[in-house]
Parts: sequence; C-alpha cells; structure tokens
Amino acid sequence: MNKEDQVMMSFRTLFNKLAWLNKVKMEKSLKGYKSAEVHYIQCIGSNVDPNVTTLAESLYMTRGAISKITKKLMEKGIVESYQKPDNKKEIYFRLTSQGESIHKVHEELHQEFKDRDKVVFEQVSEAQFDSLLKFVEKYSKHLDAEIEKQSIDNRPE
Amino acid sequence: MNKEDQVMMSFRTLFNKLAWLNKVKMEKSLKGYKSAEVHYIQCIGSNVDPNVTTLAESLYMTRGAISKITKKLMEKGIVESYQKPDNKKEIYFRLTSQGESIHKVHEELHQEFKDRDKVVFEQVSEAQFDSLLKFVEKYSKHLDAEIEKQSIDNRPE
DNA sequence: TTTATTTTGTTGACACGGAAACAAAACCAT
DNA sequence: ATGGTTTTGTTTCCGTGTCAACAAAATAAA
Repeated sequence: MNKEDQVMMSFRTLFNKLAWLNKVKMEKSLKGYKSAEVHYIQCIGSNVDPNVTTLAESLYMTRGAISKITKKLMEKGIVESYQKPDNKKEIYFRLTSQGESIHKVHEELHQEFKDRDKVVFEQVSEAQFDSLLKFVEKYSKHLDAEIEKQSIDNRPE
Repeated sequence: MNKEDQVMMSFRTLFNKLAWLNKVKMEKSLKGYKSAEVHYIQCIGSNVDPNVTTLAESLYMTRGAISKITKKLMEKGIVESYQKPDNKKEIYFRLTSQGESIHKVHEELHQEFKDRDKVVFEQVSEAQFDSLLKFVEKYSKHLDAEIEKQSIDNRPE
C-alpha cells in the first residue's frame, strides 16, 4: 500500500477506535442517555440562543431530527424552550438544571479523555504539530474547492 | 484552543468533508445503490470466503444488519451464496457478474478520488509522512491498551 | 456416544434519522 | 398595504441498523 492510503486509513481506524472507546465510557458514566442526546446537550450548552435550525447545522443533522430529539428531551425535563418578545416564530432552547448537571458530567468526561491521552501528545513536538496542521489545512482547502466545483455542477439541476 | 484539540478537530472535519464529497460523487456514479451497499460490495470483493460474521466484523456492523443487506442484494442478483461440502452451517458469499461490474465502477471511482487529491499529497515530504504515521501509530497503540483495560473492567460483569 | 456449550445465520420489534410535505410566521418587493 | 417568497419548526412515511430471541449446526466436554 502506498503512503497516502496508509495515512488516511490509519487515521480512519484511529478515529474509529477513539469514537468506540469514548462512546463506551460515556454510556457507562451517563447511563440512560444516548450518545446522540449527550452531543445535543453539549451543543445547546455551548451555543447562544440555539434554535432548531442552528442546532441542525452544528450537529450536521436535519431540522426534523433535531425537532424530535428536542421534543423528547423536553418531555424528560432536560431542556426547556423560550422565545423572544419580538418574534413569535423562532423558538430557542436552554438546559434545565437537570440538563446542566448532565452537561457538567460530560465536560468532566471530556477532560478525563484528554488526561488519558496526554501521554501521547506530550511526545509530539511543536514542529510536528505544525506539520500536521499544515497538512490538514492544505487538504481541507483542496476539498473546499472540490466541493465548490461539485455544487456548481449541480446548480443548473 | 490548544494544539491537541485543534489537531483532532481539524482531522475530524477533514474526514467529514471527504466522506460527504465522496458520497455525493458515488451516488451520482452508482445511481440506485446506497453508499452502505457499495461498501458491502467492496468488502465482499476484497475478502476470501466471506460469511455473515466476517462481513459484520469488517464493516463494524451487527450480523443481523449484514444478514438483511445480503438478503436484499441476493434478491437484486448482485450477490450469490455458496457453501463448502464439509460444512452445512456456514454460508459464504460472492459477487455475481453484475456485482463485479459494480465493484469495478467503485474501484475506478476510488482511483478517481486519489487522482483528485494527488496534488495535496505530492507536496508532502517523506519525512512528513513518516511523522504522521508515527503519531498515529503511537496514539493507536495507546488506545489499544485503553480498550484492553476497558474490556478487563467489563469482564466480571 | 451423549450431553452441554458455542457458533452461525435469521427474524421481529424497536429506535433513530432523512426526505418531503405542510402550516405559520417573517420578510420582501412593488 | 398586500401578495409572493423565504424561513422556521413539526409531522408522516420510510429505510436502515441494533438488540434480543431463536433454530440449526458445529464443537467441546462428560
């Protein structure tokens, strides 16, 4: 296998491992809450005046899906809604105190993950970090351009 | 944000972009076939004597899911099953000629993706590649150890 | 050999998310 | 102001994957 494939594949499996491990830990610490719900809670906690549309964009999901999750979490008493006096259409969400406590547990868990993996990152030099970031940035820009092309191709329908 | 988070996050969004872009292209070239089905076909093509269990492990899915996909693709005439004379339990799968042609289209598409991104990788030196790979390897081993710990913790149930 | 355990594949109930259709509110153009 | 367009949130239908239960075959244990 050539180096390009090797790099991409190894990163992919790395992320798979990471996601799997963290998910298991998460579901252990936050029993009763699905990983998607926790992401959602996390997202509400870190946005200002989030509404269905905002959350959908942040979480790469459809508005329909967010609407459903929201409904469920409101019934559970984890999320509550509010509106602004001059707008009867947009509905914003915030965490209840119960939701906040879940959010906090999640934050702690995230810190725990960072501590767990600290040893790996300690061995990486500044120069290596920069090299990594530069690579990703370059690749990312390249893909942006390609995505742009793509959307142009599809524009005339 | 610190460098660790930055690296991981940028890689994550990179992969998201890549997955999204390739998925769109794929669904354009292979109309009528879902991305999951194509992965499945790809996986059958690159394994020897694949059965439900093998495929489930390779694709990080449950046996139930694979069983259903298989059934559907057999009805479509893309996959066929065979058995070995000395084993009446295990069922293996292979692509039909129709399946092979889809497989081939996918291979070509993959090559197309590589060509598309060649410019990025051409700018990466050998040393940078090695640095990247070393980092991933280190991290991966670290996670393996953690996963091992995890499974020990869960063993006594 | 006979019995118990494990492996393998299938099925049905269920949860989740996407696509599309929809109503209500907001926005915009003239 | 008002008619058309866009935005926002919700709901329904549908496909897909997981989980748990199951039957049949293979393997291990007695």
